Amino acid sequence: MALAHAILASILDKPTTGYDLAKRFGTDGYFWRASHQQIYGELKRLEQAGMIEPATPITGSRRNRPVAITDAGRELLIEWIDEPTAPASIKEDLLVKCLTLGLVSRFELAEQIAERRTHHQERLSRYQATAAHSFGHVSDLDDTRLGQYLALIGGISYERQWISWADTAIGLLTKQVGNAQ
Amino acid sequence: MALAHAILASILDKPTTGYDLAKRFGTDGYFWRASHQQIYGELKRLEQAGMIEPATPITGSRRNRPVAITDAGRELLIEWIDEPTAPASIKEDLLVKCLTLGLVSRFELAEQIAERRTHHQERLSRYQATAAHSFGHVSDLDDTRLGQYLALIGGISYERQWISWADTAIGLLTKQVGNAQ
DNA sequence: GAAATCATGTAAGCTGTTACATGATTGA
DNA sequence: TCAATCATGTAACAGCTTACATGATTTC
Repeated sequence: MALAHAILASILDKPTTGYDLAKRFGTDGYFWRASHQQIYGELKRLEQAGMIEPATPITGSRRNRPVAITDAGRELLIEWIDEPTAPASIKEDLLVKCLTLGLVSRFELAEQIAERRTHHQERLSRYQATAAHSFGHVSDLDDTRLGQYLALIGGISYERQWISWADTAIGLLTKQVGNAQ
Repeated sequence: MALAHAILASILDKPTTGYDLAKRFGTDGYFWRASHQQIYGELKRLEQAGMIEPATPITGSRRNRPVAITDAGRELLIEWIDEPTAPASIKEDLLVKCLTLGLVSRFELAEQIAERRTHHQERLSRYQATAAHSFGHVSDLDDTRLGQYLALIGGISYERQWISWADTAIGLLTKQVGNAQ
C-alpha cells in the first residue's frame, strides 16, 4: 500500500486537492507515478480510514476540496519510515529492446534511444527549472524543504543518468564499423 | 504483457531453463525483475501460444528443460520493437521518505540512504565484474553481444546514479548546521 | 542421512492499467 | 456558444506479490 504513503508524504506540508495530486503523480512525477483513477480511489480509502480529512469547512461536494493529513496519518507515516526500504523494481522496455539488436538494425535501435533521450531531456529541464526557482541556497532550507530538495535532485540525477547512457549507446551504435584504431 | 517480451528477448541468443530465467529476472535483474512464479506462469502461456518450444528432445518432464524462441516468437518481438517505448514507471520509496524529513531526523534519513547505497554498490561491483570478464573490446562485439552490452551498461549507469545521489544526499544531511559560508 | 539448494508450481489478494463516462468552469 | 480543460469517478481486467507447497538432486 505504498501509494498511500506517497500521497501522505506529498500532502505533509500543505493540504492539496485530488486534482493537484493527480497532476503531481502524473507522467512528470519524479518519485512516484499513478493515474488519477488510482489517486481518487486511494484518497477515498485514506479518508475512510481517518488518515486524511477535508481542510476546508464542510461542503456537500468533493470538488476542489483540499485534504490534509491527520494525526493518525502522520503516525502511519512514521511507522512506515522505520521499515526497511526495498529498492524499486526495474522494468525497462528500452533495455529489453537492446537485447533484440540483431533482430533490429543498429540504426533503428539508435533512433528509439534518441527519441527517449529527448523525453528525458525535457524532464530534466523542467526539474532543473524547479530547482532553480523554488529552492534557494541549500544551507538555508529547513528540514521539510531540504527533504523536498533531496527528492527533486533524485529525479534530476535519474534523468541525467538516462541522457548520459543514451549518448554512450547512440555513440556505440552509430560509429563506423571497420575503422578500429 | 511486457514480461513476455522480456523473456523472449532474453532467450534470443540461446535456449534457457525456467530456473535460469528466474535467476536472471530475480533481485539482481538489471533490465527487468520478476518472481519465479511469474516466470513459470508466463513460460507456460508462451509455450501454449507457440512463441517458445522445448530445445531438447521431448521428455515427459519440464524439469531442467531449456526452451528456445520459435519463429512466431521472433515475429512477435519484431512487431513489438517497432511500437513506441514508454519510459518506466517510477515508484521510489526512498524519495518518498525524503519528503518526510521533518517527521524523521536528518540522521535517520541519512542512515537509510547509506544502507541503500551499500546495496547499489554491491550490484555495481557485480555488474562491472560481468562487463570486465564477459565483454572484451567493444568494437569487436557483434550485434547480439553489443545489444547485451548496452543493456548491461544501462544497469551500471543506473546503479552509479543512485550511489552518486546517495553521496550528495548524505553530505547535505550530515553537514554541521550553522557554519554557513 | 541431513541440510542446502535446485526446480517448479497453485492460489488468494492486492496493485495498476485501460476504457469509458460525466458534469463544471473558463476563455475565445 | 463552443472547445478546452478542470475535476471526479466506475468497471473490467491484467500484472504482480505473498504465502504456501512439493519433490529432486547435490554436498557434507
